[in-house]
Amino acid sequence: MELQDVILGFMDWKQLTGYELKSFFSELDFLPWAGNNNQIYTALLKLEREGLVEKETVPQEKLPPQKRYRATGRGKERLKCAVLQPAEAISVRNDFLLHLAWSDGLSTEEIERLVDGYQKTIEVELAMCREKMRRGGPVRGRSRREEYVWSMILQNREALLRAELNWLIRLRNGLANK
Amino acid sequence: MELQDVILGFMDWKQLTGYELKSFFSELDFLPWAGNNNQIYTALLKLEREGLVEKETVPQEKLPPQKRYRATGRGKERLKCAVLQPAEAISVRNDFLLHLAWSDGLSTEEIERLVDGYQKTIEVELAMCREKMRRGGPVRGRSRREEYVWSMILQNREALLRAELNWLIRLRNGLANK
DNA sequence: TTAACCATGTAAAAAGTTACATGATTGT
DNA sequence: ACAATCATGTAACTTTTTACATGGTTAA
Repeated sequence: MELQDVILGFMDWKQLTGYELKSFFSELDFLPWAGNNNQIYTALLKLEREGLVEKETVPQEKLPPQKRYRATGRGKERLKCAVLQPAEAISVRNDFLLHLAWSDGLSTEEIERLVDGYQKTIEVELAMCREKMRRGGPVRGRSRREEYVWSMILQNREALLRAELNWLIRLRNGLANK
Repeated sequence: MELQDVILGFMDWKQLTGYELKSFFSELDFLPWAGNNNQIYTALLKLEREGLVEKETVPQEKLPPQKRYRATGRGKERLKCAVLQPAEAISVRNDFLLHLAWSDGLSTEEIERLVDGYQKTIEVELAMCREKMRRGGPVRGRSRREEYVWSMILQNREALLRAELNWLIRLRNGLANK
């Protein structure tokens, strides 16, 4: 599923401007990529050219006019088609593993500092993730099922971060016994 | 930590050709990016220009000559410096969450099929990951500690995949009760 | 004879990041 | 005075993917 389909999802759910879209992307951290102007505004132009979204320009007194988009019938069709496609497996980018892989030249203290620093980083991420869950996330569901699904989406990141933290603690104990 | 440092890590550990490097990248799935010719051969040229690796060209009878590289003193310094840098938090790309996010237009059967398909995908990944752990992975450690560290690297992926699978099973149960 | 392995590289395109550019409003 | 929010976009750059290009060896 590519960026355009994600945008279509939002536009099907609610009429939005590029700016609002951007703020959803930055708040929702299961799309860490795709939060910048370049991608959003060019994708919007392309979607419009292809007739998958329609634009409504709302003039404002003192600010530049808003361009509010919503998905068209064809846009909804394309979205459903994309959603039904089989999903790819998660792909994880783990910088810490690269450091660990070549840590043989490090002293015990140096490697401990590295592990400590990374553990702190993950704990901070977990705290932020839980704070977001507590606040409930920016998206309100249209149905009971959608409400549930969005809560599970927020929990997904927590589950992975917790797994990472548990693994880290095992690593720390293992290293202490070497 | 960028690709060049990862390559330096390999070249410090062992003298290697670009081709061998490539096969390590494809076997080790904690670097899902960075397995293609373009990146590897251009990075190698750059590392050589900067004096971080040294090349030894070994002619072969019937195959093109091998170019075997190893890290230089300056290369090892740069590697250590990169390893000591603080590591970034994991970044997870989860296509399934995007499908789930916009699944409101799907029927119960359609969403079940989607979940089933993804579960199968993750189970296959887990099986492959465990098979790799059983075979021990391609890298032999230089020390007890390095041996341990590499086994933990292999376990990291298993831990995350298992967390994903557990989350999926919770999701499935939750959906059944809606 | 078809595919996989060995071995090197280059070209072109797609995806993603960072910075630039404008400019009013509101809060500290 | 400075930063943040609202609101649009473009330019330059880096990273990553896919395909092209060559050509011998080995095993099914």
